[in-house]
Amino acid sequence: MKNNYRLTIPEHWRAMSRVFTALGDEHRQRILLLFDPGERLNVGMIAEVSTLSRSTVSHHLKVLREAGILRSEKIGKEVWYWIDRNWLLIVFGNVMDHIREST
Amino acid sequence: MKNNYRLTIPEHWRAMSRVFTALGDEHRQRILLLFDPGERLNVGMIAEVSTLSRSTVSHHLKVLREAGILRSEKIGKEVWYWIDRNWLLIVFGNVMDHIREST
DNA sequence: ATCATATGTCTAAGAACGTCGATATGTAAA
DNA sequence: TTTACATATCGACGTTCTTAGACATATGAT
Repeated sequence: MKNNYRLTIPEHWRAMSRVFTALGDEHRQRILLLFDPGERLNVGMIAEVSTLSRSTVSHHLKVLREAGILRSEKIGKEVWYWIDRNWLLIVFGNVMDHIREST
Repeated sequence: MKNNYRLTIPEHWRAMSRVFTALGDEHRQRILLLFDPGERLNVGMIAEVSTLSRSTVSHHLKVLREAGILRSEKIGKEVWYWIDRNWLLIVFGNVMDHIREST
């Protein structure tokens, strides 16, 4: 048994942690499942097909962005969001590596 | 843009969802990081090195077990928990496959 | 049978989270 | 400049989650 319970969790672990937390909400999962490959969507489009208000969608997008799952760019009045595929592959690749090496 | 927001989320997705939710808590992460490869730990051992009460540890172990991350076996008075490595590899393998194919 | 130990369950309090409407900010059009 | 629109933020409320102590259950020892 390791004696690491009280240690500070390493930063790359905390990055994974934010991803897990962000993905642990059903509405955020549903939002991510809306995206076609490489597609960019703005808040209004997502709010329209969802069952949530604009401000709630905006909140969930913020959580996903802060977790690194989404990236965003403002163009004119609109903010376009897209999935950071490469970053997700890195994060889950790290998770797989850890499982293979340490469990 | 897909029009799947209101659809029922498939069962294998809900399994991933439970895993994400379970891993989105720092104490549950710390508990998992205690295990040496292949090792089995009981509730008392975990509660002792943690900063939590026994009942709280028991609660977190239940969440991890219901997510499929841990398995358990009662031997005498004690319940031993271990990480279901193969299940985790399947789940995160599915996640990786989905990212590669659908993002 | 009685007692001690290990674990799970229940309950209640407090913390954290999700939600929406109102407001603020920024941008483009008239 | 005024107006309209897209998004973000704030404030308030209700819900869910986390937590610990009390209690219940199960097992083994005396």
